[in-house]
Amino acid sequence: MESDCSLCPYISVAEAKLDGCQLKQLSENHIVVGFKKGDSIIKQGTYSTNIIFLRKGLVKIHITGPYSEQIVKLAKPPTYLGLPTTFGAKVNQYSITALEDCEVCFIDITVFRNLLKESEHFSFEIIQALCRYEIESFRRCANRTQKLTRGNLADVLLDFANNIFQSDVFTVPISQTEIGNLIDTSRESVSRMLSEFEKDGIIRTTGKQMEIVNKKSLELISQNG
Amino acid sequence: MESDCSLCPYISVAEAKLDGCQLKQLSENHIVVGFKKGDSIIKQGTYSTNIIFLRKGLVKIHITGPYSEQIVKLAKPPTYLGLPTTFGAKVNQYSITALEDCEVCFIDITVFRNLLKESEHFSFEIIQALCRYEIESFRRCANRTQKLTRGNLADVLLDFANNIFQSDVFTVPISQTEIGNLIDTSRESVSRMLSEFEKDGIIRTTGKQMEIVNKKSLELISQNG
DNA sequence: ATAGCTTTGTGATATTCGTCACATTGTATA
DNA sequence: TATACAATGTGACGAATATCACAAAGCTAT
Repeated sequence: MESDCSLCPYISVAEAKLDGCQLKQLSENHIVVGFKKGDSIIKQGTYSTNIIFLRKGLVKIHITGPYSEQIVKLAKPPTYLGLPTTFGAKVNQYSITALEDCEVCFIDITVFRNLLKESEHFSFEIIQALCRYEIESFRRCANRTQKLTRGNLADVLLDFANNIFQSDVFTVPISQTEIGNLIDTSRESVSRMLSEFEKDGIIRTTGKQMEIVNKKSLELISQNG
Repeated sequence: MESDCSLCPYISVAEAKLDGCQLKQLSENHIVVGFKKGDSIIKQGTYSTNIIFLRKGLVKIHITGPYSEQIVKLAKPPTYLGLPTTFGAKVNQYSITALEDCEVCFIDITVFRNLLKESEHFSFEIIQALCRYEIESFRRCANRTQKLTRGNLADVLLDFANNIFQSDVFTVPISQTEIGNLIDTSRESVSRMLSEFEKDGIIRTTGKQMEIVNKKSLELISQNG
């Protein structure tokens, strides 16, 4: 499926820097693909051949670590996926899996490189994005390894509410096992702590529905463990 | 101190892509500064105003985390320092401190941006470097949070021998407290484990001097905890 | 050289959290 | 609706490691 990028409502900040002719190149060399919840978008260990732009849905970026699966982070649109791999390594260094139904653009890597070459603004936007990713990942790693598990769980819930869903009521998009993989703890601990939070009146849950009742408390736990 | 970049033996891969005129720009707009062991090169929270290129010495990149100090990684030449900050944020998101006497180039940020603009090769090299950093940091984070502490300590020693000093005999450039900050454990645990390694004939130490006697064992510990 | 600081070694104790085990609930599919 | 599988709740227990306390050793600057 091909479409005109100049009309795309999901266009990225970087792409907004391109001129008409460059956008035409992009239009002619990408396809939009839909993924169902649970589908694998990128698989660790396979060759990376495309730039992927996430325009709709929610995904998890995960690494098969030395022992277990680790979820590095969740990503929501608009964002490029797999940029680091494409230019930094030959094979994908991590997997990306859809947590909701997703729409992504597969962009031909040669065309993408050409755009980097032709448009200094475009490549500078990409450089800025990569820089922000790195700072973010430093900080995430520092938090994860230093905070107590309670604090990390609080962070995940706050991330859902403040960034991902931008609402204090939402449907938790991942299982407790996956939350465990995200904050490096066991499923059981996640279960126990969520029960605690509920008992303390911090959250209210019905199945996968969650409401953050006392965000102040959650922020305190995030800070003080 | 100004110098001719085209004659510099420490020139970066990216800079090697520049032509004579562009190198001249660089030559005229950078200064080489020496730092003594222990000196702060970049301080978290201050404004970042220069691109810094490390051409000699060894540094640590560290973040003042929610609780304690965390060393993100050690870096050796040739490498840019603080790139992510310069383009991704206004103030420095981490500190960089010299572990040995260092020489760094401070490059005017406007000139650097101009080079990015003028040379597609230069900016592509920078993009590739940023991508590699990110992949590396994903992996480092996954290892740290998943491996047992023994395994992480083994990794640090192997990193000294294989990457940083490229010799199985070296002077440990950081204290046990700092090793603790690097692998998220306490000073005491580091001390105890190093004693164990020595008792098991894996390493031999005399003060700060360390020799890796049985690298095979160390690699096994790195893999299996 | 020596006083004062940083770094390191080591024991005792407390805490956190993972693991195992099993019951329970939820969900998808035939 | 029945059946199977995935996800969750919860208790008991043990292992890894942080913390505290203090002694010893190294370094640095006057």
